[in-house]
Amino acid sequence: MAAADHKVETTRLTLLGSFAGYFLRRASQRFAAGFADTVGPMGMRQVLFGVLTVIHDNPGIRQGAAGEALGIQRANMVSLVNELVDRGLVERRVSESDRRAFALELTPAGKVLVEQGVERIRGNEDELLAPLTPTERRTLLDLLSRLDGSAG
Amino acid sequence: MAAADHKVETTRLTLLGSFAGYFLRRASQRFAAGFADTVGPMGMRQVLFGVLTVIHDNPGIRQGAAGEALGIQRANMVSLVNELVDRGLVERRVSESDRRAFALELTPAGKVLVEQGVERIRGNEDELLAPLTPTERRTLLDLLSRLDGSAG
DNA sequence: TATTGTTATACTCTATAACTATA
DNA sequence: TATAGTTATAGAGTATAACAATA
Repeated sequence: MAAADHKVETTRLTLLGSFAGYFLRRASQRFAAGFADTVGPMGMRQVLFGVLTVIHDNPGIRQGAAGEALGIQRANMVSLVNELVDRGLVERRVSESDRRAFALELTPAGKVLVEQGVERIRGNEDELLAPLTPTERRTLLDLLSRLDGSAG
Repeated sequence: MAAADHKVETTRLTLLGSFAGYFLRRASQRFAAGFADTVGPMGMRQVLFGVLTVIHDNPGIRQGAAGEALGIQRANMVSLVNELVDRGLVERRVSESDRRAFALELTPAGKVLVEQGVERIRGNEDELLAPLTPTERRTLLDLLSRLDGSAG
């Protein structure tokens, strides 16, 4: 509160402000925090929910393929899928065509949780994307998806 | 190899594909990986380099203010600044106006490292942003910065 | 009483290497 | 021999609570 301080100016981020990586990281963190606030109470984390939705969209998908689509390494998929199976959200059965692999499917409880989670996430994203117009939001989604090599 | 598998289709990400948070997380991860590849050999990590640039842009900034600008909590700033000081990149001295606080400044070595790092990061970002036109890159940066509440 | 920096601690996410069982 | 999943482990990032010195 001392008026003796001559530094009331705003902190400058000149260098960082030119890097997409910086803004991506900050934005990602804020979306993760919002996710934790809104979907976290359901016992869901971003990664875990990601796995759930890939299974939702690709019933019977193999564990490895699910991880690959999400950029999750095989080793790290194990405990994630274990957690989902233990909670009764995912059913894991040995693949008929390849007995090394697991085919994953959502249980009814898993489907319900996905639906509820999607609702909450949409609400959260609407808040975080509030500074942008609907058109700008679509643009952002398009640009981000194209960064991934996806067609969007 | 087994042609018996009727599932050669691409994995669908219908649900995730509508969430900005998902693409932000993936993009952020890829930029972080690129950073690690190009700037990592200099012993730099994204967060550490962020601290360095804020000090670069705001010589004499207090430790707490630097952390606040970057979204880093006080408790986590300690070891980061320690690391930078130990490496001779940052000078930390007790603030004249508030003896509880530290004023941070770059050493000559710190300044050099920032310049070199910036070069490498630009190169890395150019690669990662290759799918976008220059106009689209500016648009992306603008949209992302506005998500943060910054003016851009 | 509030704030700056500190310590200790815990949890999540990601990465690597070595193992097994199937192919 | 290659692949699917597993185990163990390590590192980085972030979060909270309690503390000391100073305001």
